[in-house]
Amino acid sequence: MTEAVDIQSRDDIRFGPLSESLGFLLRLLQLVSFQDFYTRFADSEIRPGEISVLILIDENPGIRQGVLARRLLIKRAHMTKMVQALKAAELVKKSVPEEDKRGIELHLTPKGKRYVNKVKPIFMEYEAVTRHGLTQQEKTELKRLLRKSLEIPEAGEG
Amino acid sequence: MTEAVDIQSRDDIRFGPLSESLGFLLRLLQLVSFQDFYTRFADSEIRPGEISVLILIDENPGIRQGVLARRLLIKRAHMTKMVQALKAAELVKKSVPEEDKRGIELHLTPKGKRYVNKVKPIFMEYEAVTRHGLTQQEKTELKRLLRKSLEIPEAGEG
DNA sequence: GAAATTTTGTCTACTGGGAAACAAAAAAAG
DNA sequence: CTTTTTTTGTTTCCCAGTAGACAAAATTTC
Repeated sequence: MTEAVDIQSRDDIRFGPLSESLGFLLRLLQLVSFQDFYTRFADSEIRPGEISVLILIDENPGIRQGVLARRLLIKRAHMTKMVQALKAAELVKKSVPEEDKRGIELHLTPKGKRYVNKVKPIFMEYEAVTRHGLTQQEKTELKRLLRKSLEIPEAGEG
Repeated sequence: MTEAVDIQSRDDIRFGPLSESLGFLLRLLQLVSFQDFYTRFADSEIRPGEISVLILIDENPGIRQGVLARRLLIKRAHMTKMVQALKAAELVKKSVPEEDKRGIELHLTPKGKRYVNKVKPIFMEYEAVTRHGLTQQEKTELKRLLRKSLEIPEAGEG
């Protein structure tokens, strides 16, 4: 039997002002969310960041890796490593555009496309929070508020 | 002039299904929040996790460090390091309770108390999100939803 | 057009945090 | 009571992600 991941063994603690700190609450729920992710993808080797990158390349073929890094708020140095890994796994291919030879454009390989199509539904499904008592309506509202503060538009009708 | 931290240089990108992924949105806003934190505490050496720990010890004098780790969703190994650092900084003192000599109880030192009182208001004020267009009402609702999914009660009236 | 500045990706450290193994104490099982 | 199992904190090792310096290409300034 694998160890049960019981999130809170009722240790009864006073959060005090932290229960009013947006940053604290965000961090904590984000950790819960990651735990949930790793539970769901337990056997797989994939990481949340990699899935995001793959999905974004799928949605934006030829996107530059620096742009990706900026929008995902990760450092260029790290994006270099991720792309190298994804390329080594033959999920992504790099190409240098003629009009700006500094940049590197990214595309999914056929294998990458197949992989994204397989993993995306599982990824979209991992919703951490319903487990802990938000109604469907509240979950929708939560996502709306997060999108709004991130200035991310709703669905895909660009 | 210090480098401007402009979060999104309008690179216009399609988020596709990610705009409906709670985990993705949480991660992203959490990163924004951390960036905001480090801007606000730029000169200081403090980390968000350390402030949280200090505030929780202040609210729960004598709390065991394992309990703290469980509730903050960080590993015991890491908590050990944090507590050692806080002790080295003379902000926290450790003591072994008679009734269970495995455990370690934590208290703030006078210096620790002074420090928390100084830093707490700055910490509570860093609210990342209002910058990006949530109304006060929406921010309150966002916090309520985060608390609810984390099963954290409202204010302090234990 | 030449020289200075900025942008982009990469590399080499370095750090925060986790995994796994361990020892001491407590609790549970017999 | 003795033996096994669990809990707690620690240590060692490892990996994801960052900071900072760099080179090549592009852009700006003169």
